Amino acid sequence: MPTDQDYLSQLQDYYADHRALPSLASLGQLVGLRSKSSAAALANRLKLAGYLTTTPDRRLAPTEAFFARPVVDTVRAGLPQPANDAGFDGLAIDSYLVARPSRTVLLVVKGDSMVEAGLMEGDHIIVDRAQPAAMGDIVVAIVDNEFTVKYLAKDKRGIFLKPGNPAYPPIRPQGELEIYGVVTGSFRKYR
Amino acid sequence: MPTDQDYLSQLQDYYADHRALPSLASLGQLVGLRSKSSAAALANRLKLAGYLTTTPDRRLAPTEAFFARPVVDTVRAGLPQPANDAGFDGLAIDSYLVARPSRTVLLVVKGDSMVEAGLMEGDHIIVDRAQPAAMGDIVVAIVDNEFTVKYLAKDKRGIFLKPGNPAYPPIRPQGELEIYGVVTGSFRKYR
DNA sequence: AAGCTTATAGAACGTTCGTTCGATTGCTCG
DNA sequence: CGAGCAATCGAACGAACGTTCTATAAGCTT
Repeated sequence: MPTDQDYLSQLQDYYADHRALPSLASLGQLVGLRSKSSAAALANRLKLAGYLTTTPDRRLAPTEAFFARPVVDTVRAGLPQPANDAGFDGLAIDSYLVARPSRTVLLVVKGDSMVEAGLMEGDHIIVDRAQPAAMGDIVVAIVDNEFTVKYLAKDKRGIFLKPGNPAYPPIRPQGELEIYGVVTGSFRKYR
Repeated sequence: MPTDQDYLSQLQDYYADHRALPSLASLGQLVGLRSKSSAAALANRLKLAGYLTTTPDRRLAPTEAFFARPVVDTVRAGLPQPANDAGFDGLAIDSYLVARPSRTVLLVVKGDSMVEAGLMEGDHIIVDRAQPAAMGDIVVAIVDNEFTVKYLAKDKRGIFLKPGNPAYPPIRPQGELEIYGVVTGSFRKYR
């Protein structure tokens, strides 16, 4: 007899295929329940368990937990890795990194002026164009018609751009400092 | 007058909020179209453009392109830069980072032993458990029952783990070196 | 200005949705 | 065996769905 976990796995597979959840009728058909009310009961159980929600128009929608994958701890646990991996859904990364897609832009890092912040040449940074910048944030500013990624800093002489690398000097804007956006994340691919 | 790109942005934000797409009626209300047929026409245009599909039960579903974020060039182009403009390269973060979902696991970096590789404490790394490790790769190995992230290296004395930080010594395995997986990417969130 | 094209509105349609409720099934335990 | 219970079924319901069609409004062309 299948458990709710099994059903959840099937739903996750369905989501991986279609990037959407089925209707209750289709859900029933998918997991082998013949009546819609049974499917509704299942959906309610999964809602209770925190895997599903409903959208404003009462459709099923996954929650964060629906995508959650075991983030393995650094210290190995006694047991071997839980094998219930129904498959990692990359979307978790997407929604983790990007809060407002329409205001988000990607940029590729040039140079090593932010190595202290862990930003290396070729890294992709996630830039939120709408978020207001605060002191200490990593920002994308426009200097001499070029994008530059630096810390936003302030001292008695005013606001300036501080590189995350002692080999580079701070940049003090002539007039107004034009900030393109705030860096909210970064990612990188090896190989 | 809003373009289809504007509408797409609104849909992307809706998806970021609910992890599902709205019905045609809700879509119309969302973007300010008063009739369902207009919303249907919009949906068809976005389908034609490759951003949307339909599930087996005729619901709207996003495609791969739907998740792509624009990548802007480091050098600012002459024109002011709209956040969402066709013609820029798009990149879907998740599928870029995760090639084989079912064999991929996330890990959180502890310590600073790989700073040279741009891996800082708290970063998430993407680990492919199935990929064979080659020399020079960043690997997750199991040493003293703990996960450790290091370069895989080899010299005349044999295979060893090389930290990306001169403050740490190389690790030479007693017997067999147990490799958990290969690091294929990493990501990090600021703030 | 008139005529044409395109986009949107609005209404009608049969279908499918999610919900509800009583009937039925299958299992447990005395 | 048979009563009790929980899960599932199956049918019914109004609401909402996506589709289709025609009418209206807005833009262009000439």
